[in-house]
Amino acid sequence: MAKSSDFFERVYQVAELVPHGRVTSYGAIARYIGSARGARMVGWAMNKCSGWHRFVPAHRVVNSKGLLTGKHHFSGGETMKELLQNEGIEVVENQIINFEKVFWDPTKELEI
DNA sequence: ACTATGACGGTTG
DNA sequence: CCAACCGCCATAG
Repeated sequence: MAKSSDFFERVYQVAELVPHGRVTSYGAIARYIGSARGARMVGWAMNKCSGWHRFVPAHRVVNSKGLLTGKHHFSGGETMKELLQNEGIEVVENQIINFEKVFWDPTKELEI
C-alpha cells in the first residue's frame, strides 16, 4: 500500500502462495513482483521476515541453483532442511534434490 | 541526501 | 563448462 514496504509484502505474498511441497527462486519472485533484477531484495525481505508480523515460508525460497542459501537465517541450524523434507522435498547438503521438479514459478503458475 | 550492504541473477572472460 | 564481475532495487546507518 503506497509505501516502500509494498515490495516486501509482495515477496511475503508470493512466498505464502507457494504450494506445499514446492519451492521457488528469488529471481522468480522478484520477476513476479516486477523487479526481475531485484532478486537480492527478495532475500533481503526474507532477512527481515524474522521480525515480520506473520509467518513466511522462506524455507521454500531458494536461489536459482536450488541451494538453501539462507538456511542459517532460520535457526542457524537445519530447520530449513527439516521443513523442506517435511513437505516431501529431498534436501542434501543444503541442496534441493529434483529442484526443477519442485520448482514453482509464480509468474507462470499465477500467469501474471 | 549519500554511501554501504544484501538469503542473487545474468553476462562476460 | 567453470570462475569472476557487474548490476540491481531497497533498507539501514
